[in-house]
Amino acid sequence: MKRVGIRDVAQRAGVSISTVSNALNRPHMVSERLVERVRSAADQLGYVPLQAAQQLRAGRSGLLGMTVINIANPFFADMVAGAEDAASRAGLRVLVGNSSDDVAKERDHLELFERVQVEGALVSPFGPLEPWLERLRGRGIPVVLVDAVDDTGELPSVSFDDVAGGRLAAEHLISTGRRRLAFVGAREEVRQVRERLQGARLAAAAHPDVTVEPIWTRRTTSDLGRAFGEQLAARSPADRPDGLITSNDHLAIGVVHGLISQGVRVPDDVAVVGYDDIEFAAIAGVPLTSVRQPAREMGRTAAEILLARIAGTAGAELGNVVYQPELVVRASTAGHALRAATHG
Amino acid sequence: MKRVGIRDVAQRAGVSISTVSNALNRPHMVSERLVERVRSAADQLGYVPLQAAQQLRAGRSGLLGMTVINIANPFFADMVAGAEDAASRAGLRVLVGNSSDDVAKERDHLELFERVQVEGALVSPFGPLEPWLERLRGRGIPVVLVDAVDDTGELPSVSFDDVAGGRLAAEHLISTGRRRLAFVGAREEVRQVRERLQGARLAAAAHPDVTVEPIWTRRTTSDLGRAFGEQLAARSPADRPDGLITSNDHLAIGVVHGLISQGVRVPDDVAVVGYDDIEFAAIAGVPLTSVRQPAREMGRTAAEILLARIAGTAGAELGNVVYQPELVVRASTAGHALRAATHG
DNA sequence: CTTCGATTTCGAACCGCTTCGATTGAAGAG
DNA sequence: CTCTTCAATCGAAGCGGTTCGAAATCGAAG
Repeated sequence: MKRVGIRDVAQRAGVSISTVSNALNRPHMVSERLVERVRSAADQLGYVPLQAAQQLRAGRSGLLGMTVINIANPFFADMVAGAEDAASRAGLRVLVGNSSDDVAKERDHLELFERVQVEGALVSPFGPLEPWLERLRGRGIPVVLVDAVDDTGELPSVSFDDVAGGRLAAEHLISTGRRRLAFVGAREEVRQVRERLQGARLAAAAHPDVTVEPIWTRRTTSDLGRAFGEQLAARSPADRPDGLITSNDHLAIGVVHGLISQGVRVPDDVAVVGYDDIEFAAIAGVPLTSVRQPAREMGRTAAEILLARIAGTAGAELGNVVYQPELVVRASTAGHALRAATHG
Repeated sequence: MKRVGIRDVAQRAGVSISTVSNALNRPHMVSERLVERVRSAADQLGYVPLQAAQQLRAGRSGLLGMTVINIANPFFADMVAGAEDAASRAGLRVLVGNSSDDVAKERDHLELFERVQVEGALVSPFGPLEPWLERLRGRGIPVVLVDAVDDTGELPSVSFDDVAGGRLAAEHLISTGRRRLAFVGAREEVRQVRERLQGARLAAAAHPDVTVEPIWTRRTTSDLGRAFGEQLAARSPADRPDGLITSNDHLAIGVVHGLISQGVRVPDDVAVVGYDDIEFAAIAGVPLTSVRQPAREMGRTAAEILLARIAGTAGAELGNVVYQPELVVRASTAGHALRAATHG
């Protein structure tokens, strides 16, 4: 019932505590005979060293911290998986904090990271975090931003070119003949969203007859998307956008469903572009054209930069990595899909 | 750059280390004046106690461990959220280990739980884990199974009546006129899957003219589902099942897509029932009839039982909670939906 | 002005492990 | 046979907190 400690192993093997530690962690310092004996004693007792004690002594935790906005979103789930890959290769574990779109939770996680003394943090920020990040830095905990860039340029980051993503989506719609575009997203405050809109406007600027109407929803669930789609269907055709850029696939799939349920045809009446290219985009009722972000690679790269920072080597030159978007064209915009694809 | 420790706070406040500790953790033992002084010193320095040191001394970590089969599946994501709710109410954090359908990873997490000395574990088992669970028990770490039951009856559990789920799905199909049912799932070894099949067979047994054909896929992704749907479409109509029960919604949505893409009508030619009622079930191309499991409640309840076990109180009577299924009828089986719903 | 008890503060041990310097013993050199 | 050298093993310090019992302080009662 009691925990098996290093003492128990030492006693069983008939050696001192320090010899057990050496045999297990630095076998070259101990005679083969004893290494063997200690190992078997440890196995028999099922000894597992207590991480807290190791950490206390070593001053390091073997942990990376990572916060993500919403783990239920496959984009972030993949990002985490990528980071875990890179970390485990370096023998570190990743402590994942899921903010669930909640600023308080996000800060909570950052504090936890400090308490457990993570060796570095990957942060995909949701709310404004400058003071917290500054503090981590003050504590000597390196931080790498993921899917975000630092305005002050102090923090390295791995991000995605959202302006290009928005532009790519808009250009695709324009090239398939759409003229009255709308951009549907939640929260103008979120940088990613702002930039995509900006990209869309940039693309529109090249065509005097193209307009971009921004529309804000409260959140980006498929339910809200559906409600919005129905609402949109109620507008008169002349007043209705004929091309939609949405801020993620959940929202987009909902919108498409809402439109169709009210008899609006997709893509004939309204073309829709999503964002993230999640698993369901390909098999939605109307397969969804979507902007693909290389989530897994982003997570992996971010972790690698962080690890380099931690090691103190080669940190500087890996400052800010920006990934480029890729448009996956499917039926929801299929009008002149092939022609568009070669354009983009 | 250096960590702020309790010593730094003590020095700044001009008191001893132990007084700082007392002022922070047991303020009633210290004069108000000093509590104030210590607090402000701690704030100014940004002192955060090191969790490893606290844990080492206290012998407890303030952590619950939880393993899930696949966090990307909303069913498990919700389960985790429920458990976190209950745990945080008790002041504990949840360390989540995502197995990603990988037995080795799952065991890894269990070992981590031992190393960090979690106070209890919620385990949603994927592979065979008896020896590991036995070991945790031997270490005095209480375990509660989630979405599983212990054959030996030693471990408390919160599960879902999968036999009833399978039966409910099959009865619904039968009552809408289907006769050649098929059950599509991955891995017969997984208990949940076996039981759902068993439930389906039970329902079929009441109707001499109804058959249930089990079909095994390698995994349950929508991609495989789609491939399988296309394959099914290639069968001659007479040879093809007219009612499908799938082991989750991802698979089901893929199958529906595959069928339709080959000109097979859903639900007219083949009706499909999914499992989990995920967000996309409602807005799939053909909205999906699905068996709903109360994931969040299950997670919450499991955590509550675990907490009771940890506290040593009231553990026994909360042995095995079994949740009942609910069928959400949508278009993918809509034939005689209303009549069926009143039946079931 | 003592004395005593209550209250507040402090010193030191301890949690489990790693690591450094010291000790032991055996082997080789003189 | 003694002295040195080196490898193998051990003892003890210390990581950063918490907590227990001792010490100090203070006020009130004698």
